[in-house]
Amino acid sequence: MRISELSRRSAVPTATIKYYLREGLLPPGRATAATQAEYDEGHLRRLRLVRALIGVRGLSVSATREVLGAVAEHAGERHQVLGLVLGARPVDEGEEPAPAPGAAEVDALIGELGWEVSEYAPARAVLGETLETLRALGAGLDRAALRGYAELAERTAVLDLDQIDPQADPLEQAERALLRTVLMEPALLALRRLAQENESARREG
Amino acid sequence: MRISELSRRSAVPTATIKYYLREGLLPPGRATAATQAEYDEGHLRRLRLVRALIGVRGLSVSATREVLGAVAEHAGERHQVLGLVLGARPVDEGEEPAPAPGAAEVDALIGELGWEVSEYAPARAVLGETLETLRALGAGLDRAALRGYAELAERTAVLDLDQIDPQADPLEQAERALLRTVLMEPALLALRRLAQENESARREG
DNA sequence: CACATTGGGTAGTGGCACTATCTATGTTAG
DNA sequence: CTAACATAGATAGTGCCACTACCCAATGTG
Repeated sequence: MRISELSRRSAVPTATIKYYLREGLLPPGRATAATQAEYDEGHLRRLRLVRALIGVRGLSVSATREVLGAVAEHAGERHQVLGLVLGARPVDEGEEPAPAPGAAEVDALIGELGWEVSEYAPARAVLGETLETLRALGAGLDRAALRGYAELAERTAVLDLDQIDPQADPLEQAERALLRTVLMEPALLALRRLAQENESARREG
Repeated sequence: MRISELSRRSAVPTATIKYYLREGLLPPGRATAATQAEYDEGHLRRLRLVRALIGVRGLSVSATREVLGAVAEHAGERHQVLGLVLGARPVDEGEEPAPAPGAAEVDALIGELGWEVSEYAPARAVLGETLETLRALGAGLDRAALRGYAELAERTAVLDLDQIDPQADPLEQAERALLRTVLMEPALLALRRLAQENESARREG
């Protein structure tokens, strides 16, 4: 198909598709002439994925590019790469773990739970900074509460990985895993808000 | 204290503080003259809260204003307002529930779990849209999985509400609850990513 | 009384995600 | 075969957002 059909079927303006092509969110079509290129179903699927990551999850264009790049790079390998990539740039080789605030607490938690996670996982820093900010504002968590949250996260992750179908084309599988990991985030937060409202109502009587 | 001290103690430029004042994120100081106003510890606390919501959680200025407004409005009442406010504008009076996609599935889930949540909770729409998008992209969840996530959300909410101290000044308590609800979100997502990586490693060998 | 500071207002900045337009080329219906 | 239309690729422009810089008149301060 040509760009106009891609645009029609995805409801994304051609100008925006061209922008995504320039930004590397979408691989170029197969050029058939100087001013003509051919796109396939894979492009359509990818385009819808990009739109969902940007529109539903709210990722920036550059974050989307990085996530997609990491997925492509590790499509055949273990999918844990998904956990490594989100919410932060990948660590450059040889880069120091950075003087992360709150790292000690995070290390202690991970050790206590016996989790096996990379020393360089960006989520470590995100977690450390957030806990640190909470503490600075006088709303810090005690160890037990933090552990409780971590255990629930563990069970959520079990559900997440149960969703993955080990059959299926590696790239497609990686994209689906990405969808279920990243796009589920707004859904999980929404569930928590609903559950909070319910729990609050329950406690009030 | 005057604005320069507020700026120094919060590490926020005075120009930005003025901007927040104009935007209504910070209440005006007590004017002592035409070109002089007095700020107190409450302003400092509020300013730090605003910075955390914007910087750590990534809320927009207008979303921050709405959240803070809702908190102030319902400070004395039940705190479930927190669950009502996040991630979307408050519903105007008389506004229709909107032709929300995926609402049926959300209604079914909430009914099945026996949750008691407002018909107008924005989180309903967020959840519905996200599930719908996932389905449209071929990564929809089955009922059982969704229920599993919801039950974990329920237990997370229990932990959340356990953190709230029923003593304490209502406004301060509301602000702390806000911190623990909104600022915890990046931390929860980071925990999930770490847990995914761990679980993935566990399953691989 | 000289001088830095402040409140309040207005205008400018840089980044981001598009969006519009232009040109040279291709395709296609009549 | 040609007129009408579509396309790739490039460049420039738009609108929004979160600041940021500047200006002024009015203080407060040594």
